Amino acid sequence: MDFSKNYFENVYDLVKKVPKGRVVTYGEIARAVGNPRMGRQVGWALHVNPEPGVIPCHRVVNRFGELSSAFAFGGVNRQAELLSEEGVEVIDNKVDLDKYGYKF
DNA sequence: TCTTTGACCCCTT
DNA sequence: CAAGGGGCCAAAG
Repeated sequence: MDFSKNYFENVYDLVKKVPKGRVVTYGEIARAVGNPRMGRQVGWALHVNPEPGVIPCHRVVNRFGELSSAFAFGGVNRQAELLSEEGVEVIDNKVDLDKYGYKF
């Protein structure tokens, strides 16, 4: 992990390392970078999303495993559909972190 | 230029 | 055990 760069770079790198069919929580990312309370910035990092298509924002969910509301890729249901296609059981915009929660 | 909000989480009382 | 408040960095108004 390159902590030499800013937190954003770390967040992007971690999200990129998330394999297909797996989901990550903001808390895990924030904790991975070194500051558990940086979840807000994690969301901002994905908001700017400098590398669309490379950074799987749809695999990033909140602490409760619930999909974010403002992800706005082009449709809220879009994220649930993508996750389902990858093999993640999406129930009511929620996923099972016990099964699909990816750990670094 | 300064203030407030924002895809959130953790810790204390 | 449960509820509330505080904190982090950055961008937009």
